[in-house]
Amino acid sequence: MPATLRDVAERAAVSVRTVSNVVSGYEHVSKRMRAKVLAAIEELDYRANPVARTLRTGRTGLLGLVVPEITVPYFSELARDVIDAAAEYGYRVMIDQTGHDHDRERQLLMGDDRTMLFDGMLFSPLVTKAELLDMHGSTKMPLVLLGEHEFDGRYDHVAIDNVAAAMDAVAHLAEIGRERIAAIGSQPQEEYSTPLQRFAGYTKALDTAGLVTHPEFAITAEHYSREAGYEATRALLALSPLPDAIFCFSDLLAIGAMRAVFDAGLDVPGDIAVIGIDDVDEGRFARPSLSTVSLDTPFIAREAVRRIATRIDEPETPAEEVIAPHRLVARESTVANHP
Amino acid sequence: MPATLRDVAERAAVSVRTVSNVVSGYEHVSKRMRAKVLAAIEELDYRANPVARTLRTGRTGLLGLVVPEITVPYFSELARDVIDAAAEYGYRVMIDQTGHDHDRERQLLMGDDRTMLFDGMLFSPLVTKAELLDMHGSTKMPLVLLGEHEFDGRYDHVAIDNVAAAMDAVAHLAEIGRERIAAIGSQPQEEYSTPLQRFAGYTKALDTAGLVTHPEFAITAEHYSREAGYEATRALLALSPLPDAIFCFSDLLAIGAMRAVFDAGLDVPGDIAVIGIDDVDEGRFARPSLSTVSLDTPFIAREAVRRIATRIDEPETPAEEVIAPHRLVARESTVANHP
DNA sequence: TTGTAAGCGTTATCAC
DNA sequence: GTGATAACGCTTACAA
Repeated sequence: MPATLRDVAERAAVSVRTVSNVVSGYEHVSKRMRAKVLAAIEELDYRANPVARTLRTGRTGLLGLVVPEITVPYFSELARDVIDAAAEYGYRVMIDQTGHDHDRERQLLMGDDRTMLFDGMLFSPLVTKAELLDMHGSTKMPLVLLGEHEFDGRYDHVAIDNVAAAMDAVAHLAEIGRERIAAIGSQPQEEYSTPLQRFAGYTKALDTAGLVTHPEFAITAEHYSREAGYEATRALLALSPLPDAIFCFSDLLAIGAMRAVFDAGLDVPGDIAVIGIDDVDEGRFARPSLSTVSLDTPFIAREAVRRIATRIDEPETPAEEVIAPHRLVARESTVANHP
Repeated sequence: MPATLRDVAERAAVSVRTVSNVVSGYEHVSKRMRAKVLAAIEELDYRANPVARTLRTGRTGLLGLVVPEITVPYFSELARDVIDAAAEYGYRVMIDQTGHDHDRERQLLMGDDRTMLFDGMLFSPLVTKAELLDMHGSTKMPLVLLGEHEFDGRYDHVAIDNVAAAMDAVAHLAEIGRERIAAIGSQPQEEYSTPLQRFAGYTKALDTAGLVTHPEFAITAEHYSREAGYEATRALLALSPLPDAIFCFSDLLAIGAMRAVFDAGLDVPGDIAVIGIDDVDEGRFARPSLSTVSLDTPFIAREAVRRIATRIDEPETPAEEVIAPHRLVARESTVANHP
């Protein structure tokens, strides 16, 4: 049995109030008392019970981070940054995987009893529809949306300018002289905003560059996985004429795409240039190294935690949208022998 | 303000006891009562407060998973499997990153007030020394060790046969005719058991194959990262004669190693074969695809959760060691044009 | 089968 | 500055 506040109080011959004061760093405690209490704590190896504290204060000190899959490098890197940022505000992070499961997302959003553990939630859905957000309404759980959706003013939102990011990627492909630019990553059922926005950026950039849009060059991908990128690219490689560049809506798709190009006996970027979005570590060591649009995940994490922390303290703060910076990173998969 | 059990009881005109019975699925509740309670719950949008429940029952339903870095694919894949396995036992998982920080590992192990949230801990340290474990003694926190350390009988332990895994990898290199086999991944200060065991397997396999041991072919790596693999390989490439194969103690090291070989204008596996350990997704899509020793992380996760769950329920269960299976996976990085 | 009440370990409100 | 004591919301003897 772990020692309780009571045990310590008894041992030190003081009241629980005084012990609590010492433990929680209350200012006005006499030196003598503090010393006695500290000694008793030491002797009994006392550790405060965070659950009891939570029940009393109403704060768990826990943030929920909801992502589709923790094994997707973008999300594990985001998780790392969120964990680090949260620690600075005294919060710990629980990671929930939805596994692309709508019901799971809905449950979490609507606040089942598990959700009640969190002081606030950071929600980074791959595939959440706007309607889902309506369901969150009844809950009072502070919520920050990550990298998704158009801002509708109801929730804090740390976003990426997906249209601009996609445009930068495609503009880069056009600049290096590519004319038949394919795109991988639209969703089979066109409902989610990230792929929609990235697709919009794609067509817009083609327009700007004065390039023709080939509808057959737009390939869908259900998940943003290496496998999906591979399969989508195989479909592209069956076309004639072939594309001379592929814009993938994520780095993982691009990794799979490159592999498919090589397996077909073609070269990247010689025959087909490939670019992704995310800038995950894996891309830097790929062969060829992967050109991409770098998203500033430390920034996203920092802003998200800052927003959720203030919202927890002041629930009436008006919702805000923060746009995270992005920048093109040209590597070997678009520029051969790039330094 | 969220509704409480009391509110529901009042609304349904029954006692809290009855409401609690309904909520916790107690058998003996009359149909009428149950219906009334359920209606009230619905109307008030009641959700049980897990914190209060926890304070009463002494169970948080939380497992702590301690890993060095969640962004290392092996650990994110392990985390995914642990989260899934834990869900089947009704547990949720909090991930703690130690970031290779000894103090952090010690704190977690000794049980600061944060640790007390967990019903049990799954500890997968990259770099924990045996002495650290002694410090855990005073805590009563159930603990399962993952993939590390020699079994000392004090703690449950889901391990890998590191010696055998390393031997399999090196034996494979010998079988394909390599004779100057280097190894990357010993720790600068030789204290941790995983690298020691893998190194032991390396030398043992060289012996078995009748190959000479070149001391300069054993390169240390502080972290098991792509960067460390790259740097270590650059050191190898400065030697003469060059090695004709590299055994890396992790897939990430191997990814970095392959890149370094290519940057030096050499070929994998033509000039130098490369093999890793872990079998992370990234390796399958690398170019060439990475030969490796596959560790059965779903098995590890399942066993670990099973052990911790029984230990939580029956603290006096004797500690057990489970060895997870591994198997060699030969891909293109050792066998060119492998199917 | 259901109601009453005690208590989990902490913090916070009141006195003194 | 410190000591009693009442919550926080739930589960569970013990009674009825």
